[in-house]
Amino acid sequence: MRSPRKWWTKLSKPRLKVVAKPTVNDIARVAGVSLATVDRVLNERPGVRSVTIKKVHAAIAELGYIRDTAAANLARRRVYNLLFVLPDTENEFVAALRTQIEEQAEKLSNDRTELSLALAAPFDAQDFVAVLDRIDPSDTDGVAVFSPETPSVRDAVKRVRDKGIAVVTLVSDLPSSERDHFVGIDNVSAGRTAAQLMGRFIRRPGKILFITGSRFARDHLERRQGFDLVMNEEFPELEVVASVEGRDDPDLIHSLLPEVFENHPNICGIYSSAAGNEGLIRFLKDNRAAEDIVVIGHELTPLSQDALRTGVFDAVISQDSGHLVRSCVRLLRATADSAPYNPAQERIRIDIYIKENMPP
Amino acid sequence: MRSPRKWWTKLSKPRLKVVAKPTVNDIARVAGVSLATVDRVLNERPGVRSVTIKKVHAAIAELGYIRDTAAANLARRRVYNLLFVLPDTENEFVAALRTQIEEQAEKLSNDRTELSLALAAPFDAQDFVAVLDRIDPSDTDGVAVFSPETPSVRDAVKRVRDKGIAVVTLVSDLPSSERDHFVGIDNVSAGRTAAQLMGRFIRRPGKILFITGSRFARDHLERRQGFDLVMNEEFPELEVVASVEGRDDPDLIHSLLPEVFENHPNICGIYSSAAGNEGLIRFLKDNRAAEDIVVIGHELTPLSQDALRTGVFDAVISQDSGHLVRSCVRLLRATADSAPYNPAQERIRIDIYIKENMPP
DNA sequence: TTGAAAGCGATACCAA
DNA sequence: TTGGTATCGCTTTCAA
Repeated sequence: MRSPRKWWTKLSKPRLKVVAKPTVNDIARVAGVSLATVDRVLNERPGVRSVTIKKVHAAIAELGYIRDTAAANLARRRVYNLLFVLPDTENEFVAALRTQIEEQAEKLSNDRTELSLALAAPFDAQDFVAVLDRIDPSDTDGVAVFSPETPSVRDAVKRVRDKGIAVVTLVSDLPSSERDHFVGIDNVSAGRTAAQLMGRFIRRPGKILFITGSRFARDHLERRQGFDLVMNEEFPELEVVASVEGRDDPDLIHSLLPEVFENHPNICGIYSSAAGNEGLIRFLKDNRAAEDIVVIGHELTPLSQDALRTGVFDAVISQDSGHLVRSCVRLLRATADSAPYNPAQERIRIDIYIKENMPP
Repeated sequence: MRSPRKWWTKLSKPRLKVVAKPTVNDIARVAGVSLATVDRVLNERPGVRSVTIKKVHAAIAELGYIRDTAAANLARRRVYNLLFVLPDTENEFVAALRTQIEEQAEKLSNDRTELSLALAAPFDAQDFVAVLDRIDPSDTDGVAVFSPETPSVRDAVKRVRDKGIAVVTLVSDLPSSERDHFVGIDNVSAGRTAAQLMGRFIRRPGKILFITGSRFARDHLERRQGFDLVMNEEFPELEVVASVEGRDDPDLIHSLLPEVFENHPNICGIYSSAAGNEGLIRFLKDNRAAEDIVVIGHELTPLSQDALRTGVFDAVISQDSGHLVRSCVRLLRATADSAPYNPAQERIRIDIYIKENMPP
């Protein structure tokens, strides 16, 4: 039988002597200075002699002080103003993102965080630049941007950061734009994942059709890259033949497909790496010939869920829109305060959905 | 060109007249009562005339007041004492859970939340009951328990709740124990998912081996149930032959397998629904005959990741241990305060991992 | 360069 | 049944 005195373990770091956590008052007392001075040191405000700074730091170290952020924000009346910049499209994935942003805005406003939304013309780099250049550091602390990748957009992001605003890229990265973080999946791996599933699901030789959104969408490009890599390495008997540029437009995609199928009668797999699935699904439902084609799409939405349920899609690669938005918020707040964050929690997973593991 | 005045949208609910959010002081002023009385009404404390209560409620409604939890917790000096009850095993999944609990304990202790850990003998219902019965409501606000399912454990959980302590079940549910929430995946769906992948990956007829942990582990039972369902419905040519009860013990599993393979020479798939993968992996690596068997395991751990990487495993069904622990904490805190929570955020996903979408 | 004191929004104790 | 007021941990004037 266990000793009744210690059948559980307390997991927080055991404090040495004191029971209560040290506060600014304790520091002031130990360092022999006033509260105001402690605050100056804590927040690196000017006008403190270096001797005094040292004394305070010594006390902080001795006591193992950790700032109570909630109390600090209360006193400071701190409000985080965060802006999401998204393409102004109707597609379901962006719609899901917007829904998440709106829902969380509601709750977060009780948590000193105000969310705003700005839209730019889809695939229009200049419009994104215009939006980004309008951002005013006096009323925004952080920006999350989901944008096509061009040098001009990268420069605009850099300018936003130079104003002292935290920036994360969302879904599609803008490397070398000096954004603080990227919030999204590793799209090369996502493409690889799609290829592996495709290769293992397909049971007859044939050709693979690849559908993309735009040449400037870095996420789509990276997916293509990963997809081709695994296809070449592991499934050389399958050939990736055509790449339809659908601009995330269901009708465009729907209108382009017949010709593709005429030119390539032996298609046995389709990887749709972009949005606009509605056009693809409509085409597949109307074409008996398409019945035993393995189809893999991106982003779990009502439409793609239905496609999985009815067997039109075989798998969907996805990223959780709720997680994406929460992650942006946490990272922007942390960056704005130069506070630490939990990388494990912010890693966005490459979700694989088949009909049996879909959420209800 | 957009109007420079409204190129973005503020998303929080727009307040009517006031700029600042209303506080208790505003309520007191509008209702014409004191701060203390507002507090009494807000926290449903006794000793207020119903007329007064009505006045205060009217003011609250008029102003659209929302309590500032951070400030409340500060004033209240509220500390959440949460206890995790886990089986005292060495297996990697439980180890990951423990690591997560320990890591988060560190951070959460700066957030007025203290985590503790209690261990019970694995698969030993009586020991779980003993641990649960020891829990003292004066020093714990919530309990997360990962336990086998027996009537006695269910009753013990009920007793814990009757003491006014919030309870969530973790990984393996105890329905009808009146726990407040279940934190984990839908294990029937997990089994279905494994079966679908298994069926689509296998390329030759043969038999399937099912490995479980214990008859009392509800999670394993549910996985079996889901697995059989899909196998029967969609892959009748594959027969699920044997069920090895491995008690999550690598050595036991390793020692049981040779006989199974002798009795069933035509095994083409293995679904390991429990822990103890190390024994299975060792066996598979040593047996050339096992080379083209499709193997699906549970829980992404260093071992199973390695098995995916080397092709010993074809897929892993998993649940994110970090998410599990965070979810327990959020739900226990919310339940302890009878505060609302976000169901979407607490839904634990059935993660599918193949070698291409593993985290690095 | 420093300190005293008044908040931030909410709770809680003591009187009335 | 009520109200006054100190307090939580931290920030921020305003004076000294």
